[in-house]
Amino acid sequence: MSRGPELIITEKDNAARRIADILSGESATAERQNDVNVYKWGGKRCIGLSGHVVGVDFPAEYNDWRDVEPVELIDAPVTKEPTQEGIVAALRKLARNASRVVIATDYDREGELIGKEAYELVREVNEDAPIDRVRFSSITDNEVQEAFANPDELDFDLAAAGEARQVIDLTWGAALTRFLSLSARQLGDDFISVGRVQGPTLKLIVDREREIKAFDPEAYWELYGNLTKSGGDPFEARYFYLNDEGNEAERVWDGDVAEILTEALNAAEEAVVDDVRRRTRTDEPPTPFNTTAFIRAAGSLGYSAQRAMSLAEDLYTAGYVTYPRTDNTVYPEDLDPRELIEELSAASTFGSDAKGLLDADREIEPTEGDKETTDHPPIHPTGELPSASDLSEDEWEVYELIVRRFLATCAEPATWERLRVVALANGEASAIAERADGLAALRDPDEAAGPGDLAADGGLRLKANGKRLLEAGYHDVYPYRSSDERIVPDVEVGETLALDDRRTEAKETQPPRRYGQSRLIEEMEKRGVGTKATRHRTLEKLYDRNYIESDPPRPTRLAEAVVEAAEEFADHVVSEEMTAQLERDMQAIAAGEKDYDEVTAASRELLDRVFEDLTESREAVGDHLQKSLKADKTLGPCPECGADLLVRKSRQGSYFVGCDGYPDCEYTLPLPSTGKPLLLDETCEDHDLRHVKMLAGRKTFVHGCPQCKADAADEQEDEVIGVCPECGEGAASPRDGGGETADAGGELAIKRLRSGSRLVGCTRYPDCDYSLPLPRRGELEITDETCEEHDLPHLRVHSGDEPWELGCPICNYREFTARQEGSELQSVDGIGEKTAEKLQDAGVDGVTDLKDADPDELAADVDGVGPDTVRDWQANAD
DNA sequence: GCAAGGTC
Repeated sequence: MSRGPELIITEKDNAARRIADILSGESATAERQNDVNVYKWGGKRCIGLSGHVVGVDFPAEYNDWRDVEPVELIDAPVTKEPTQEGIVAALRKLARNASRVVIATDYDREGELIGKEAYELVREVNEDAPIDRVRFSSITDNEVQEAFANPDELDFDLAAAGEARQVIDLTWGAALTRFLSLSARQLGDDFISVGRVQGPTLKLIVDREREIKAFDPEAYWELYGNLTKSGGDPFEARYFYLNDEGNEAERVWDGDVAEILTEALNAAEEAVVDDVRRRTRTDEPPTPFNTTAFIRAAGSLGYSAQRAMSLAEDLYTAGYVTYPRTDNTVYPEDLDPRELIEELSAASTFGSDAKGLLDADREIEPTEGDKETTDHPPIHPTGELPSASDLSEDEWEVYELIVRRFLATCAEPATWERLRVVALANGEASAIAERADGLAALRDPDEAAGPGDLAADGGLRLKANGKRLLEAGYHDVYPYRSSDERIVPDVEVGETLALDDRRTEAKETQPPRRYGQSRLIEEMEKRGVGTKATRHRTLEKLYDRNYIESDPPRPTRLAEAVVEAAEEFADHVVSEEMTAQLERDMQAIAAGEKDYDEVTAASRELLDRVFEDLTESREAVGDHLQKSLKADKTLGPCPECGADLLVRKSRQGSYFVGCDGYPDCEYTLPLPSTGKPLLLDETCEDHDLRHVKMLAGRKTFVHGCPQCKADAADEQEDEVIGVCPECGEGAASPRDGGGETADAGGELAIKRLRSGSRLVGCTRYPDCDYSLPLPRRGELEITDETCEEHDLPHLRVHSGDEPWELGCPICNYREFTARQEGSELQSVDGIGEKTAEKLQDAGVDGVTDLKDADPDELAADVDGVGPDTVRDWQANAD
């Protein structure tokens, strides 16, 4: 029996460190082994994995897509190989002489599987050491001590449930993905994928798009007026009637009726209050953040799901917030909210709001959501306070959101007072309404829900709903939810109010809206599709695969074709039922009612049947996919040969427009060099080509019709504004290594390129490629002012409301690069805006310069910075 | 190169 150390294995480094701290009383020390932290104290070692360190795949002989029929993958063997070599090697080394092993991975199904993977790796090198499993629902002193005092065994059934999922996902995903890709001859980077999670997610988006396309708008009218109590402010009131079912309705569906009602409303100058109703409503504080709720809240601050998660992960790694991937919406018992609020109250920004919660003399009882899980707590601040300069602007905004959400969950409800006033306008209206009533009945005798009761005896009904915040409650600490009031004054029944600003608005019913990213993630969660850690990544994947574009995402033709093909032949893979079925099977395996073999065999049989139909229709499916792929790239007719103009990618990776008739027709048009082209539905009237938008993150812009852009550039003469500093008269030196000499007579001119971009460049291009960038938009004015240093005119740009001064194009470019270098420096941990400026003053232009600098020399040049700080930056810059 | 699930 080996007397070596005891080995504890966790799911991630962070958990390893905290568990080591707890069990060692903070005496553990960290050591690096194969780039992995190993925590060490007494006779113990603790190592953190990185989730799964082995992955399932097919044996190498199945790798060639062309050689292997996709159908063969269904019954192909599935192997498990290390994917994280360094961690696996470190684990083996530690396990070899361990006297005992404790698996302390997350307390959920995937954690059990990761634990089993570790178990198998340990057993490969150590057959004897006992292997225990500990489970705890949060990493705190009590829970961890308790769990380690009462070790359990690994649950192999639960792990087998996870393995069944892995194999089913792999066989369905790989076989169908290869089939679709091969049938459409898409074998490069642009293969056509499907899977258990991306399938139903894509169908959700495509189905909504179908609803939108099928939508038939209907016209209706709404009537409004402003009411005023004498001496008060006007408030808006809206006309309503009672429909056939006796319910209040605001939309008038008949134009003639709307006209008669408008006439009646316009004839009225006052309205008499008929009814006043007042009630108070409590507005409960929000529940704790799980991943989905967090993504949604960050979404309303303008962050994409992917960006929000990436920021939260940074904050987690830095120790400021808890683990961001969680389904849990109930704080664990060991969280003492009062203590955490006290810690937060030391912060400058939200500290006083936190204090406010403590001052109120009451028990603090945080809200609870519906879901309670055992792996991680809801996302909340740790109490470790960053200073604003430790974080980027975005990180800070997200951090503050998480802090304020926590504070809000500990705050009191808000109370609102609702006031509803109904007033009657134009006592004559009932007679008029009778006319309208008859008219509507005449027009639409079959309509089940007719116009009903258009006016009361006293006149047309107008209603106003006011709300006033009586107790702000949680709104004081959580400004992300609207606490706007709508003021309706106190009025009494019988009181006469002035009526003016009467108006009738013609409207149309709107198609359902596209799902936004956070809404999609909510829908996925609701349907049980994907997990807290993968839902946002699935959306990212759909973008990558050219299935969706823009935000809110809309499906491409390819996506529609993939969903159509799947619906016809493999409905299971685009239906949420596949996940539901799998979930039931996994539960049965975990409960010992079914086994792994039984479940995976049944799934393979189902996939076999799918392939029977699919193989017969291979050509038709491929054809349809190819047509859709082409439609996504088609702009319109080629002006030279009439074939389709398509977006193409050059060998260098840049996009351009080329003719489908190539090589017979060589017609091309350039596209801007920044971003990825997106074809809009809007077409150019002159050239019948779809407009192009260039997607480039924040720099996204609409390029428009590429033919128009090219024509405009051809028509525009270059405008000379000075002498080329590189090859013009009096230029200082020959060009570097070019062999050409200066003073070749080059001049600088404002040019417009066929790709739509604008620049100041040398007239000797391409012999001299000196150039300076100019903004894409706005009219350029050449002013009388001259730059003394460069002898060039100052430029002014007219775009938007206010013209702005670009100044000398050389000076402008110099400032621009300085800013770029500054922001590059700021990307290094520990360097803020001010420090970046100081470094630039000391001649450090960007991160490369910083890394090359001698720490002592640089420290001497920069105030208040020592050589060690410089070394820290250099380390951080790697 | 395929999936989905961990983690960074």
